[in-house]
Amino acid sequence: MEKEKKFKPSKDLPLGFVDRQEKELLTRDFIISNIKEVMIKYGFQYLETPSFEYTDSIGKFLPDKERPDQGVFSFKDEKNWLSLRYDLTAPLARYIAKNYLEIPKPFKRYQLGTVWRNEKPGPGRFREFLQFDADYVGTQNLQADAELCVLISEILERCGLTKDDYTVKISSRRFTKELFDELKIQPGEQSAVTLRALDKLDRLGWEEVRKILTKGREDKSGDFTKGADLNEEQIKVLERKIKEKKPSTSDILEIMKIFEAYNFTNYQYDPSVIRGLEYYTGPIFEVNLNFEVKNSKGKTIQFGSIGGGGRYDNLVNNFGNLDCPATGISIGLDRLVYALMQKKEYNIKSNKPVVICVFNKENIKDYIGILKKLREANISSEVYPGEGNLKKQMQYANKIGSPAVILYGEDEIKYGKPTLRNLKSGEESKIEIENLPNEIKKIL
RNA sequence: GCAGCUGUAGCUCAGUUGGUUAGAGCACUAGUUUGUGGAACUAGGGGUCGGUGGUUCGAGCCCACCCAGCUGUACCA
Repeated sequence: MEKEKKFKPSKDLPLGFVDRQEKELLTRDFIISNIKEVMIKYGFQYLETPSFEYTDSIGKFLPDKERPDQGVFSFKDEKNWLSLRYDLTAPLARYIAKNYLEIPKPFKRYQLGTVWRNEKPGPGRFREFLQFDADYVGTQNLQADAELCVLISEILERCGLTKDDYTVKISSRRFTKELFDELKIQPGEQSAVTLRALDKLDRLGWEEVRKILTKGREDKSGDFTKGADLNEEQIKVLERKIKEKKPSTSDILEIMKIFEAYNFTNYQYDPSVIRGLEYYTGPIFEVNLNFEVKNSKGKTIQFGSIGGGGRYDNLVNNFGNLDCPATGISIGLDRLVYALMQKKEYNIKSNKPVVICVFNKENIKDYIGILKKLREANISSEVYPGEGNLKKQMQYANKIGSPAVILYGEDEIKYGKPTLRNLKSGEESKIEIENLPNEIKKIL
């Protein structure tokens, strides 16, 4: 008989998607609990919006409106294009526009949610990831911007980072706008290329950036990036101003004054911080980690920022004639988790069950009796859920990281005293059933 | 998108100038031990050699095209 070719489904995950293990999830939970506490303390409302939105509602800034699956995951139902959200800001703007009359002004909300981007993943960057956003809507008061920076710091420090571990960089879109006007850099393409070039300053250095500002730059692989065609005079002024670390715009000066009132010092003014080009209108922030992060192969990677944000006074206005200034900040949680797991070991309790071994199914009542006692005492426990001999059960307990097993076979049942085996030390002792919870707690 | 590199077992990889039935370590399963895990030993399962076509008596190895992944770069709300 001929062997039939069987269809085998792939075990691989789609590019950019990952399975997440318990250790990572518990670290993430820890961060999230810190976030929630801080947000409550700062008086923010908790909000959730759906994963999908109409592409039109959040697609104002998509690269190609005719092909909404570039960059985002989209599909068309009977009538409309729908997209998985690619951030939490665009849905917020939609929410504000929809509920404008009801919400308090100003409106402060925070949100935790998965977002998706249909683009090439990189080290520590995936196509599905968890974001945290905090936003102030309906106020031009720069205290909002300042407080976002303060609040992010408090979250990071609660998570165990010190002031040396991170820096909040601030800058203002107003600075580049005024400077570009002065230098007669054309709005549109030339201005965009110049901004993107300046954004690469910390990674490439001035000499490389300078190439992009003139004719263009060829990278190691031979790829060519078109330049901004600035003249020498423009570049000279640009270099001087961008390296000047003293703020000149009034918004930054005011924010710094507010920082002082908060006694917040862990920030840095850096005019080369650019962020996205599309919607920021005023102050912008970026949160950077200052310690080394390694990839799975132990190689140090350029980690970049773990979050950022800024003022976007016109975004809500796109939905209609709503004058609704806003400012917000977001953190890429998975990246923060990844970095934090390397930074230090958290005392994250991951309680593995005590395993009650089964010698004879006839005695199941005894096993479940012990199980109920342990669970009443809030001890994670289980009667061995599989089938097999004692050796197999021990191997199982060892593999799941169980702290102890309970052996209750013929010999023990005769005297009503189970054997408790500590799996870390290998020690065994016979214990009265009533005392089991207490003895086990000593091991945990 | 562009460029360079790489695709052999679940994972990490070896595979001679093209030559029988494609190997190792780890992992997995079973046993040595039917009441004892982490160690050792023994045995076993697991592969369309990324795909298609070509050259050849013969291809994991050579050629062409395709696909996928990695790295850099571009875009990034």
